[in-house]
Amino acid sequence: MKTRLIDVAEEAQVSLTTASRALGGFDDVATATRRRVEDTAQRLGYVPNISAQRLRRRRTDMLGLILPADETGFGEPFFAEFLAGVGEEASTVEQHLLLTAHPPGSTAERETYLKVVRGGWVDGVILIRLRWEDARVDLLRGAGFPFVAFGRTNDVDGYPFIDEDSVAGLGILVDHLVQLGHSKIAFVRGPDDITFARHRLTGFETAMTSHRLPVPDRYLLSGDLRRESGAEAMSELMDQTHPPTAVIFCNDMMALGGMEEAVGRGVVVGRDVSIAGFDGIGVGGTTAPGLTTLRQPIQEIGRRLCRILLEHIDDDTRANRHVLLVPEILVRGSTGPAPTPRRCGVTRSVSERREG
Amino acid sequence: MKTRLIDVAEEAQVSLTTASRALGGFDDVATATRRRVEDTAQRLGYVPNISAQRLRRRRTDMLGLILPADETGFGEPFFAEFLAGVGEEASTVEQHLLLTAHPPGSTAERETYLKVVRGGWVDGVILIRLRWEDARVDLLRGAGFPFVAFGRTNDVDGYPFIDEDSVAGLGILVDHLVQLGHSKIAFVRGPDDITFARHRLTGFETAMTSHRLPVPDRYLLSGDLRRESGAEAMSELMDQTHPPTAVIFCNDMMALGGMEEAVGRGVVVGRDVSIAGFDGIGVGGTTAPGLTTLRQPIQEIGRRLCRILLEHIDDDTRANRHVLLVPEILVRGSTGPAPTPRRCGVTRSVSERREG
DNA sequence: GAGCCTATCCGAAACGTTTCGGACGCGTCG
DNA sequence: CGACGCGTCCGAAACGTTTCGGATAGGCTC
Repeated sequence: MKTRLIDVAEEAQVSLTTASRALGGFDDVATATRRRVEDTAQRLGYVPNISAQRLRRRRTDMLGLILPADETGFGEPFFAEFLAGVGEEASTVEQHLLLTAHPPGSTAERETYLKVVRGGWVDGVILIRLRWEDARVDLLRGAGFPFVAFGRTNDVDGYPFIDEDSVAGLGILVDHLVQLGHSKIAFVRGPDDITFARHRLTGFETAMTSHRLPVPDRYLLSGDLRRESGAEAMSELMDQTHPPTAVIFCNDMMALGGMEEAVGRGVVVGRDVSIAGFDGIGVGGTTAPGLTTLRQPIQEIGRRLCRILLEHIDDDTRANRHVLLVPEILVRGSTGPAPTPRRCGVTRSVSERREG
Repeated sequence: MKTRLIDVAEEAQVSLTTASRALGGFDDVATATRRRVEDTAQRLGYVPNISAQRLRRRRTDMLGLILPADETGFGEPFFAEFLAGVGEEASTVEQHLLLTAHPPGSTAERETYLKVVRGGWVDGVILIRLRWEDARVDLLRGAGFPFVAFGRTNDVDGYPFIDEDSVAGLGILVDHLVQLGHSKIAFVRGPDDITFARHRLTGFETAMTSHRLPVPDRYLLSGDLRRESGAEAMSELMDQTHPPTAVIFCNDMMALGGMEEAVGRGVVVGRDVSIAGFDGIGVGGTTAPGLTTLRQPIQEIGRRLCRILLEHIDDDTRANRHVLLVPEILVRGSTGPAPTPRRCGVTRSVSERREG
């Protein structure tokens, strides 16, 4: 069977207490004794039972990460990259991750949160893809349970978060397109209950008005952040009699779908139409042409959130740490000069451009 | 503070035992009593403390998944998709995942396995990317600890696994290329200690000899399975005086790197040179042209492995379940007819092909 | 030699469950 | 009427740690 501490103690001829304290590194045990205990522990292959340790210490060294599941689950590149960051940081500080996925807003999601929090499953929780009004935040904040968020709710008091400054980001992106000569710019927004989707829409509208550019209703479509939905929106835009010359998608996944749709129709992305996204997920750099996007350092954010959470667990006074990052624009082949009016429409499908 | 079972018991005027048995669904408690206990539990928001439960039940309802970490960690599409499958299945049967990543073969990896197994962290372990001689398998098998594997070692006795039939797969792929008229086919192999890399090489060699096609040494390169390494191999191949007309990569990631390299040199993939991979990761369908590959249902394998592991935990006699899947070929734009000899080399960069 | 201090050790309680082995009361049967 | 069975209930031990509050022994000071 598995070796228990008492086995080590008996073998080393000391009491249970002394064995525990010897291995725990306390200074009230003689050096010779400590060495003897350590040796036998080693020899017997002793590893403390973690459930007992946790029960007694009232600390699990586990962090909870409950993903909003769609079909793809953890497979979505955005989550995968985030996970990579959190996981890496966690493992360097001897913490572990508890992963689950549930449909956003479902009762299953709520129940998992209850279990995880009240059942002492984890010491803290990391929230991701925050909603404008987010029951998870209310629940955790109400219970006084330590958590951090990637993104924010409408009322940001009492919990630490990191978020990107979407408004600033879209300003940068619109500037870029305007400089390239675009004025007919469409925007594919995300679901209104997701905070960043709201902010990105606001950012787009603000930027457009500051350039005194109109945004006709037909240039403002809605998607659900998934790839297919981006393709549909693109299709709808291109079917219009006066299609836009540039399309900004609320996130990269939709933008990739949009590119696919355009390419499928024989349109040359970056020349006939410009496309841009938001997030900077890895695959965006590997398509042809590459996707122009606003990069947020997803992995790095994961790492930082993990660190903040741990500090927050040990010291719950540091609750109001809010970090807002300005995303960096990544200009790649998918955006280019606006086509001159007489040359518009799809003619030849020969491309001379190549991504730099 | 958190409500404990004893709080519920006192509130409901029963003993601790009865409260426990009422909530546990035993039939030796009167219906009225049971209802009373359930109600108060509900009202007090009682959730059992999981560490205590685990300690007592000697069961954690947790499965361990220790990934071979490189820089990208969980971010690698192959792992991400696999994770999605395992995670989904686990959550439908109320199991949870313990995730960590360690460099393959490192002492950190070994120590984590020891802790996880001897410290009772999880009930079973899922292994992935098996090595030809795999210390993890020896350790787990030696300890009699339940585990399943995606892939296999040289000696497959005493543990359940699912693996793809790489030899058959490469047969299919080589047939496909031969039918397209290719005879100068190169292969970029993976590290020799990884089992599937061995099998895929064997499969390639067998298929080539059965078609009586030679495989000169210069057409046999090595990579480390990562994207960049695929690009390097491709570059080396294309610099040869008599470059191959088709290149098979040991996995999709390297194939994607190879495609990038080719495209970057102005070569039209699928016309000037054919490229194929192995795995069928999602992104392979989104490049232009799409990557021809051998698809293994990664997510589905994740789900199945999870199920097998759970059965194996409850009943350790079912240890020798070996599943071998024949991968399915996904023909996309990256493979096409072999260029005719006189037309060879790179001339125009205009492409008329498009992925169907 | 009494008093005190330090270094080293240990007994027992606690963490919050589950579960074994009964106990109790009441009706039924021979 | 005693034995037995059945439906309910409960006390106490156990799971494997950590830690509080001493206990013991030896050395030092006065």
